[in-house]
Amino acid sequence: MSVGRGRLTQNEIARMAGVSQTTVSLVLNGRCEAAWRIAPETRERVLRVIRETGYVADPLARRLLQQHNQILGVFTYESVFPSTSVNFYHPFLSGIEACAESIGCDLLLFTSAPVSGGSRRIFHDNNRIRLADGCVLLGREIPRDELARMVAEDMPFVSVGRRDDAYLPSGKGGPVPHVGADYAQATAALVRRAVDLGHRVMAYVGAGAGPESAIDRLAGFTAAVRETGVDGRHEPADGRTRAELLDALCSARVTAVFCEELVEAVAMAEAARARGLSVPGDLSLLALGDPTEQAETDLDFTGFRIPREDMGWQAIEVLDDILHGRTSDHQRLLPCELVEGETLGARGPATGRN
Amino acid sequence: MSVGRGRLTQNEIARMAGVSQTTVSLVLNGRCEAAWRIAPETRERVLRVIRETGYVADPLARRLLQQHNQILGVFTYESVFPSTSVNFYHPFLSGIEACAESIGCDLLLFTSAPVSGGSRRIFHDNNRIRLADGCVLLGREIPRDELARMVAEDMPFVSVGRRDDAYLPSGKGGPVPHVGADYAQATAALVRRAVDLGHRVMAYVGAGAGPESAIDRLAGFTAAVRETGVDGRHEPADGRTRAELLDALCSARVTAVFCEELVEAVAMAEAARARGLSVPGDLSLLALGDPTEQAETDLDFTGFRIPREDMGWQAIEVLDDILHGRTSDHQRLLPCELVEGETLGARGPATGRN
DNA sequence: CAGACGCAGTAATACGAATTACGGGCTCCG
DNA sequence: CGGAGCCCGTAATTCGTATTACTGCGTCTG
Repeated sequence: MSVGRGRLTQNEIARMAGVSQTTVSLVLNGRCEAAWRIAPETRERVLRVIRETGYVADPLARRLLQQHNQILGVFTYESVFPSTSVNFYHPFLSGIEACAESIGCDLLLFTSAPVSGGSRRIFHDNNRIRLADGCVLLGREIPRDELARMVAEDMPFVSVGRRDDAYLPSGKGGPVPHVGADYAQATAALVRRAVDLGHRVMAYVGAGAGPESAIDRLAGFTAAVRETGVDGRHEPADGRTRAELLDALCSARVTAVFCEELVEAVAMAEAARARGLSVPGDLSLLALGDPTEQAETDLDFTGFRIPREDMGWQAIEVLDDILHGRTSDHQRLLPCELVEGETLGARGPATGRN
Repeated sequence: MSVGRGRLTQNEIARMAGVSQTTVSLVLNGRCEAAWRIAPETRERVLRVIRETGYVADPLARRLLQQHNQILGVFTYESVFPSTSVNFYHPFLSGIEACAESIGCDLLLFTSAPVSGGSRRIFHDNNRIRLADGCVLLGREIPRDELARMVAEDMPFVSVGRRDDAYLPSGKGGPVPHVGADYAQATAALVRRAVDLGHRVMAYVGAGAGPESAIDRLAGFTAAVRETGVDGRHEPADGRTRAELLDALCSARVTAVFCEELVEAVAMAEAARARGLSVPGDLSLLALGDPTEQAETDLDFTGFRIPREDMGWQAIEVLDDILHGRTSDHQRLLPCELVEGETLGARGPATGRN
């Protein structure tokens, strides 16, 4: 019945029941005010035909008029189900799915978006975002202009992960609704913990730039370092071998290294081991967040966990709020859970508060 | 632009460009035969307005006429992204997503289907399957009547996992398109392997009934046992404690146990250990397929791996064939990869061929 | 010079369901 | 007995796009 002319339509049902299409529509979803106008006998006749044929209304035609169809889009700037490695996005989707189910919505995964210039784009010709009532955006980095355009065009959406305000060249745009992880707080908490354990010279290894998540980590590091009055340096880790980087850190007497990515932490541990340094005996290593790429290691890194599932859930909550015009907080930062690993050790005599 | 009256429509574009809606439509997607009718100058004018406004055609209205919209549905009879445990479905989705991306289709996850009587149902009032051009069905067990109805209604679909033919009480229905794992062959291969290693008395533990996957495993077991002429019994494992079951197996001198589920195998290993039996020294254990539920174990079970990702990919391939009227094989069984674990040991003097 | 034909575009219609406006038949009341 | 009011339902319209049929105008041809 789905393809071709043989489709089962309301008109068809009407013909079978000997009534008009309007009547069928009313019987199906007329609210009390309108439905009581149909005689019970007619109503039964229509319902019987519907039961017999198993007719269900075409969601498309319905949406065309109603402007909403209980479908939420999910746009990912990377592959949602990568075959390689542990999947960073899976927990987000888990939360998204659970919440969508709880509010009775279907999920549309935009897998068709073509990859251009390394990343996908929402706004390509023939895109289908408008099929959804609103959508959720996933990705480490999302082009600013796309976000701005979403805001400017009043397309209901929520970003998973904090995003800065976005504006188009024309000046249109504004704040971006998001549900993010509070990287700054989590990183700062780790710094304070290291200080408590006696560390006085520490370094942040990683770009600390680009995606908001990286910026926030570095910001949290910088703030906490200033607050506690210890020495904290930023090592971009670009264009140098890991050994060179380690050289620099050692000669600066750094005792705790905060790695932006888990892979970075793993590589540092490897380099330290190669040089005969023990972790955390000689050097403490901290990993700022869950692994985004596969990394082979048997070390249990100290760091924090991103509340990915909860972020997914709340993103849908916010989206639902937006769609229903509820003005709750549309920018949320969720606390991360600190992970007491084995790569952060005590340092020097002072183990008490700074 | 998405909600409310301010929507950008072809009519709007037409007004701005000073032409008719028809012209806009023709410029946008008139194929050569029709498009050459538009003067280049007019065409440019329309295109400019489209570029400036960023207009994209509403996929809904388009689909209403064209009968297809590059959306494939995914219906799961269990939660797709369960928060607990390893996710059995994840690899299927991985393959599905990859193939969908390769053919330029979006994926619609029917998360809104209400759970009634323990499992979801496709055909509930207000379902949205019809929004998709076709769909993929996932689940260990899928109600026969739902399958039959899909067939009867000519709704293009493919089941992931082998399915028997399905008929409605009315007699409508027929063969069910599917891409399954060849459980029978894989199980038979394991039996032959055990025979090669000297085993002469073996047992199949599990229902061996219900879902096709269970039926096929038992069928493969039974066939291989008959073929090789060894002793093979079926232990349904219901209503008995694991210890009682082990008693029965021991007194029957069973040396190799084929477990339908990994959890079952883990439990058996536990029971054997409790009784002082070594695996595989005293008893060989085989797990027939990947874990569908979380199971804590450090044993590396002998068994086979289901080509889940490939199944997902090929399911979409078949669906695409169906949608385009290509009559390839719509029922496929994919071979499983044998896993050389550590729970199948040699038995007795004869290690050569039977 | 009438009719055929090409050009460049438009009016009309269809898709399937929801909604608004209307209409025929009946009863009740003044 | 005429019209107000109700009952039960239908015709018409709407959503946004694609397609088909058509139209006015100029040009070419027999």
